[in-house]
Amino acid sequence: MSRQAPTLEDVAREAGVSRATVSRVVNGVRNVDPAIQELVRQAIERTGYAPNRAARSLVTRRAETVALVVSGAGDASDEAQAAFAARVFADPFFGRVVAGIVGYLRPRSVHPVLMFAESAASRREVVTYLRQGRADGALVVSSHADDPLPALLAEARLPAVLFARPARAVPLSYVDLAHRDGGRLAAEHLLARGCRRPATICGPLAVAAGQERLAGFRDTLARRGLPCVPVAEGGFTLDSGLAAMTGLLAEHPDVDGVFAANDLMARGACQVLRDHGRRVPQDVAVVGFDDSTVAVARRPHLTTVRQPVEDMAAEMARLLDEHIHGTRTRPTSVVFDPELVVRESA
Amino acid sequence: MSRQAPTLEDVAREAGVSRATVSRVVNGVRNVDPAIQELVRQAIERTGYAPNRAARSLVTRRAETVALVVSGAGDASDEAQAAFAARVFADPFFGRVVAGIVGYLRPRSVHPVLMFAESAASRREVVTYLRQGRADGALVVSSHADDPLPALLAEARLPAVLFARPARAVPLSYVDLAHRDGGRLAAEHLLARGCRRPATICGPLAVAAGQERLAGFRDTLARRGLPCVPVAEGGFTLDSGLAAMTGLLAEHPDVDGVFAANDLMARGACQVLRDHGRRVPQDVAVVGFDDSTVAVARRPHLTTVRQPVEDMAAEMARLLDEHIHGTRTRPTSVVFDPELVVRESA
DNA sequence: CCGCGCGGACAGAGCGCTCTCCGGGCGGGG
DNA sequence: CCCCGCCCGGAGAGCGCTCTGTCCGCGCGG
Repeated sequence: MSRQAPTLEDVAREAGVSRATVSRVVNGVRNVDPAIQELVRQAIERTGYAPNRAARSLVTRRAETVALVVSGAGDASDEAQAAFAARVFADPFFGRVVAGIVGYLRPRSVHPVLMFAESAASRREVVTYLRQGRADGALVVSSHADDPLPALLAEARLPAVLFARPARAVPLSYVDLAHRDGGRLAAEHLLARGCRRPATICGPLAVAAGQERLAGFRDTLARRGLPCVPVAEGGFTLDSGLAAMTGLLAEHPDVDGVFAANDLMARGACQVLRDHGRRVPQDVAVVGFDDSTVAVARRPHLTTVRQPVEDMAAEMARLLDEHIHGTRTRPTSVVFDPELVVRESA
Repeated sequence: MSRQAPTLEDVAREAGVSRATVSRVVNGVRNVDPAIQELVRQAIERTGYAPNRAARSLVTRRAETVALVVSGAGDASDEAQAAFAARVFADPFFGRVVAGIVGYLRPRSVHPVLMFAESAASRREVVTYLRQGRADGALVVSSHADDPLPALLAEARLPAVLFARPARAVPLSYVDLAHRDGGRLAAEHLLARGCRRPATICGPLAVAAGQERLAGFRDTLARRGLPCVPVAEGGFTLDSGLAAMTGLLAEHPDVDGVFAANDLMARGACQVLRDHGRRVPQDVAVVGFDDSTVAVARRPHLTTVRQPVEDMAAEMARLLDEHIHGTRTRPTSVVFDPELVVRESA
């Protein structure tokens, strides 16, 4: 067997037509006589032809590929980057992002290139990658508010869409959630259930989402006559939820409702509560955030504020698509509304 | 600003040399007079030149990209594929695989393209992707023993390396773990601790790893005078571990040792055990498998059989590299040894 | 009956890069 | 002193594809 892949030329010869004609039927462009079309199709079948992407990209100036960048704000070594990758993947949230993106991209036959940018060098590499035309644009998920990558991308005038509004304004489109409304939803639900001594395990305050959820929760309670809510800061991990709830319970044993800023921490809270002999939701109601898989992984199923991550991620991909194809030129923001999902825990 | 990216030609003109010379300094090939080298370097700086990958790939016939394929054996719709993606990412195991692969690839400036192949169409797409030269080879992680993808890849003579030995022999390199030895390690440890009534929560028997771990465990026990070990089959998920342990306890309340075929199920076992008033490890010793992040996520920290997933994944990438560059032509297998990590649970 | 219009195929010019082959200049050995 | 060989830069031929401009032939209207 010839190790040399068949080219357009080969197919053309086989079919007895010109290169251009084969190209047209491959790309479904313009009118080609159905008989000839069939002829070409058979020749393609016989030769096992697969168009060379490099050659096509060279002339179309399009890679039909997007970069999926997970970035932080740090400056880690290569080794630490691998650890960063592992950490990112440990979060169920990221899986949903990928699922949403893949859900949009797959039907269009584009596959994301996975990149981690947790150092100055790797951030530069992302920019170079795009400038070399290896990907047409970037989908950026920052794990940190002051990630420098978005600014770098904007400066190089490279198409990119962010997950969450960047801390510093950057002329790039992004997709976000009305976190504040989510906090409000949780507060209202707890109040409606009759909770009088609610507390919250908030997310890291260095993250905008953490701040906003807390603010929404606190504001709503304040407006309803509860100005002082016990707050324990967590880190969006199960451990931190465990620790936060333990602390909360020690200082406020009479707490009767808890809003955790994500489901993982809510799960932790439930465990600690149960270990301390509190029934959920009878003694203490618990509301989570995200509606991730962990919400229903165990009993009690969590009442939670749903964040439509998959839809948001798909929207990112859609926006990027528009930017790449020039259908959209100005940066846009799309903000999704959270939704309360009532289950067992509250 | 010109939207047109600068080309080699532009840099050459700017530096007053020929295209070939610029190419040589860019690629660090052959001796170029240091003075001219510097001249060129400055011209590159001034023009902001970034070599066009498509053009380079066209002539080098290399994409400098590898596909990271997560494949199943099913035939799912696009929508179900997204769910598949989400499920895959939920598993901490996969995060470690990615970390290992990225750890090897990053220093070489190659980034993986993420692909999910859970339907005949998407499997064909993977093959086409490679045949089009968009990626030089594939790293395949199958979630199912009789995944048809490896055979497809082998048939098309495309460079590929698998994680775990395929059910049907396929002329492809793979990386695997001596699962049987892992089972043996667990059995020996339990025995050494003085367990007389051990049981096991095995993995899905449709998966070779599940079978092997069970066989190793069972054989060792049989050889030491314990021919009948209670077995409950799980599915490598927390839930299944919960259910399996519950069943095991109902039928064999006097069990004093449990080997779970992965850490997630071991975690579930610990919970059920505790809920039933059994202390771990005093009343029942628990040994997990993998040494994933969940092993030490909570107390008691799991005694477990370590599977060096990151190293294995890195080795996959290394093997693929060799296959791509022709340094290695025949399929090889690299089997890693498991290692017992003694912590609190046994 | 001739010409014009149009559908449909073809020829050829690149896209930006790599790499082989050449040629010129310089240094050392005979 | 001359010649040979070596070192280094340049010229040019593609890599496989797309796409514009062109041409051919056929049908129809004047």
